[in-house]
Amino acid sequence: MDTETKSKIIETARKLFTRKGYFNTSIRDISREAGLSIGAIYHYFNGKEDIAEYLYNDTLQFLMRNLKEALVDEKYAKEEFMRIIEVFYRLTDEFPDIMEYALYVKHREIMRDNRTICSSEPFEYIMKIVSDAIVKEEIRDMDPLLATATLMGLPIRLITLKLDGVIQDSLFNYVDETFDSCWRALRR
Amino acid sequence: MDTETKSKIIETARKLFTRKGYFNTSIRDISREAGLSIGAIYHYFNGKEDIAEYLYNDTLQFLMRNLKEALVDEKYAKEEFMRIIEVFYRLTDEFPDIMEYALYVKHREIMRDNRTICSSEPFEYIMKIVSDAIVKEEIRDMDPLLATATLMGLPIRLITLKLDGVIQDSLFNYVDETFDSCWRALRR
DNA sequence: GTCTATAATACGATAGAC
DNA sequence: GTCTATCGTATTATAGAC
Repeated sequence: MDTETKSKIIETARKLFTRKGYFNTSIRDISREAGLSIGAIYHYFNGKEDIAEYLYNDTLQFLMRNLKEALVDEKYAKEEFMRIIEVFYRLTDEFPDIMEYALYVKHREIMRDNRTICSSEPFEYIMKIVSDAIVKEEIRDMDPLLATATLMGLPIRLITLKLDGVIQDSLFNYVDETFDSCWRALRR
Repeated sequence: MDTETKSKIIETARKLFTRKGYFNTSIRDISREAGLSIGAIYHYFNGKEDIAEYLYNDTLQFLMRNLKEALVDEKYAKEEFMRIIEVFYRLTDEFPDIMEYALYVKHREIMRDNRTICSSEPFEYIMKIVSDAIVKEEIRDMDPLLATATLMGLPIRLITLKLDGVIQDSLFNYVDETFDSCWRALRR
């Protein structure tokens, strides 16, 4: 198992799926862009759907790993929220392909029996943090789902604007103002 | 020109493009679902891409018409923001297919030389309202783009959750709380 | 204006050589 | 492990009958 070849296939697929969409990307496109033959791709994956499933899990794990790393040692909601915004903005700057894949690609179209992004692990993880903050009275009392959407709505919107090219400069310039807006909406 | 037939094609295409994606929907799918022949469809449109372009413009016009109607007679930012949230939530309840199409379908994948949703007419219209509110000092001073994202981030996030089935009940139950969060973030 | 039939092409997947 | 050749199918779009 040549992991480098497999990785090359995955990263090429991520780029093409994000740029052109899953159904508009053919196995031939991936083989051409990756400089590999169709046979090589079928050696590592059972088909296009298999690539998409691997990519989906890979993306979720990537987000969870970065999210957990960012929140190590943080105890208070205020700092946790700041770290969450920071890590999402940093990832958007550094790995726009991955973030675009996570936000845009409609995984339900591709895979059967698939959870929505919103019931996926990263979303539940953040909602748990927000719920705890409500219980500990670090933010005002509100529906946990609404509170989570209040925290993530603005950052996700800005990430979308960045990925769409409406925002040109680094999202890191927006961390403080984003947090400020979110915190005004959530604080007691 | 039988406008009823044309309308049938458009609404079927909207439903299928939204549910299965543009590239995964064939002309045959549309003809089957609409109860029309392929020939009939090609009589009204020059092809799949032409349908998508018509649909795109139709959706933008629909949003603009409803947005303008909702804002008739409103003078103050606070009321305008409330009306904007209300109308988006009502449209999501009443026309989920249209809202899903507006939010989800990646039009850039489909049409060449196409503006992003964010530089489209409804977005610019809302940004103008927000900019005016800043000038009139009805909300605090901040970057207009960030202020617009602060206003729309949470509503768009909730609409996404509703369309994904995470939220089951009517979005109208969330109007007051949504506005409350947005206003806390924007008020002086 | 609506239909069926079909042409031309592209697709996912497989087979088998090396 | 990587390649080329190819099969069967589905696609967009067109032609021409009614």
